[in-house]
Amino acid sequence: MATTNIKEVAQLARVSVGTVSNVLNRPEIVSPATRERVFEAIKKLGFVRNEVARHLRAGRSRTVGLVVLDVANPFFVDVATGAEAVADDHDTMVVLCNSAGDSGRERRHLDQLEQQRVMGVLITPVEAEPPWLEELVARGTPVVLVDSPATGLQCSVAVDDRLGGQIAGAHLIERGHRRIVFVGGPPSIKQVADRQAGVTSAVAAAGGAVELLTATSPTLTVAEGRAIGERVAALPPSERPTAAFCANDMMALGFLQAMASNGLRVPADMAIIGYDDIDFAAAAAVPLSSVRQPRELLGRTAIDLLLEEVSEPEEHRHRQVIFQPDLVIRDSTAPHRPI
Amino acid sequence: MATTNIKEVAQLARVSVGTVSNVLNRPEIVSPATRERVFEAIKKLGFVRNEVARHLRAGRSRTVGLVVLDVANPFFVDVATGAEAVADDHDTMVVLCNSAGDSGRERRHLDQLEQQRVMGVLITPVEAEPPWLEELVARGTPVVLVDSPATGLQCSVAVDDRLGGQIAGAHLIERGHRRIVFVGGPPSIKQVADRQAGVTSAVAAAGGAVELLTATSPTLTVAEGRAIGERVAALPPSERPTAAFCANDMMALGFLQAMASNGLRVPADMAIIGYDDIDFAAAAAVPLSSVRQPRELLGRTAIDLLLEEVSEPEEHRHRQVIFQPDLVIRDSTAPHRPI
DNA sequence: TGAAGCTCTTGAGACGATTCAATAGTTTGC
DNA sequence: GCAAACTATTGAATCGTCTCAAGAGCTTCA
Repeated sequence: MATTNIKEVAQLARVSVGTVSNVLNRPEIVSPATRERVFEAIKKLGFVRNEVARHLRAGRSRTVGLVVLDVANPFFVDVATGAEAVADDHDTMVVLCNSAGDSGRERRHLDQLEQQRVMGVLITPVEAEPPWLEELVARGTPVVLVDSPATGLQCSVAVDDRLGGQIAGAHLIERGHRRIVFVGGPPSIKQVADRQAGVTSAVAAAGGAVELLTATSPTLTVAEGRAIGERVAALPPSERPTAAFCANDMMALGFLQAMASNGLRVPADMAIIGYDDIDFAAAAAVPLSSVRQPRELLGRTAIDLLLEEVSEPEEHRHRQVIFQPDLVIRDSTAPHRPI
Repeated sequence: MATTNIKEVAQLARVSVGTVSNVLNRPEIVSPATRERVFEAIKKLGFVRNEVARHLRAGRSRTVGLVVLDVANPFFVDVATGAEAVADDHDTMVVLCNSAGDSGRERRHLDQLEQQRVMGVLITPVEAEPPWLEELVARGTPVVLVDSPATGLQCSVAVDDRLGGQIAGAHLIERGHRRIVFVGGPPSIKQVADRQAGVTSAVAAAGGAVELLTATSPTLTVAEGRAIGERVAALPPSERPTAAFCANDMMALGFLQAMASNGLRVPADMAIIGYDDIDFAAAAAVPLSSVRQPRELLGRTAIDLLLEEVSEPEEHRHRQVIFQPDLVIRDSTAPHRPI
């Protein structure tokens, strides 16, 4: 409404708009007296700079879009927190968008971000090889893939999910389990496919002694984990696996609830290991073993790469940063049979 | 870089920029033949509308800022999810900002949002009577307070926290507890103060038979809950309360962990009730009793009020919407002594 | 005294879209 | 056959800021 602009400030301070702009952007080149008058006018009018106009002129805004698969998953919240911490130090804003694992929503968010001419996009894509990626970059929006290794054309930060799956699988096998279920989402999600490949290789390494079942769901939520847990609990004890490796901690928490509500003890009747090591994993009904990812570091590194690409487009070389996951052992995989 | 603009499209389609704009905004007034030519040009050039320029002209953007106290708290994520669902239907974007309970960060986020000329701001303020509120509104940015009753000058959505505290207190007293600790944050946070006032009144209603202790912390996090839990667990059994009412579920989860690590049984040695009823409460080590708030509904209602205010500034009357909380009883407050 | 070299300030021209009055071209009605 | 009415398109002004060449006013020094 009553938004005052630079012109009114100029009028009140009896200077030109150019001078007001100088006071705002390079105060040192304006004489102290004038500067003071302008500051007073700004204060009196309650003038607030219009970023929209600034950025129209500048061509790009100081905003970064962060598109995640699921805001309800604390893993992504932590990634966002890391990114925001770095952004804060660079006078940059992070806009958090939730694709909720839906390509349509993802596409709409990207369109909006591109229309806003954001400085760049950090994204955990719904699909492994997103078709829009190349075009978006070609039109001038830098992209950093998060928690998803790039095909080489872009920057990316990721954790070695295959190794993570292998670690989890090896841990369960070492604990004496011979019948393991992988509780995952759709293999179209790269992370899920990799974690599955990892556990599969661990099982293969055991040389035929271990059996691996698979249960998948469209999304990686607590509710889906619970649903799969119900199905698994309903199996006759002879067919039921003795351990579950869940594609993330959300599913593991749901799976755990299903065990409890069906009277199955964890880890005695069913050992469970999750993935991500979100803070809630340690506080679960049975503290969850998990595969830890450096969550905040992922976010920090992603935005670092983006800022580097934006500030030095010439020297910048796309890089794929890979972190190592860690095994965190808690009660949910405590030994239950003497080996 | 190579961002094409409306002028290039016009050139390629051999029409004026005005016509391209018309195709984009009121295609029905353009002849089919011309329209087709323009669409082809748009496609060929990969033209993406520049929202920044649009909004400069329009004066305001279709973006709403949502400033929350703690993104790590799933309560706020759910509020955000509700708000975003409504925003989606109105071609509006929600920018999620985290004040992390810090006035400085809050201020910076608000400055940025105001500079961006957002349509409006939804905020759970750090302080009860934020000094910036009046000025922000006076300068033309509508504000809706979330989970915090307005002083009457603005719209707000909130849950009756006093009632919630009372319900929680009454429940614990009814379960036979005579020594209760309120585990809260700083009373400068309105919600905390109200919940405390509620439990205090419930205790008062019991007529001197019940004792209420208080432990406060600067923030309402899992870590703080754990820290307070450690202190409480260290008390000699004779002085130790038998029940805890935590200002939110995050603290309750931390408190619960401290009990477990100190060998205290929940609810036998210590009953616990939280607040918010986040999804993780049901999945905790001991499923948590809690006071449920209509989380998504808060978000939906808040943005509804904002959109109404923006679209019909004349007819709009500021309203304070208050929801009722519900008691959710789970194992953490199961009866431990026959009454 | 006048040229040269300062320091400040100015004002016009972007940036990319929208909007609207004006116009050109077509059809209708009498 | 000509005015009126309508349709489709144009072009210029506008939003609020930044940038930069140009100018104004002052000091310095030969």
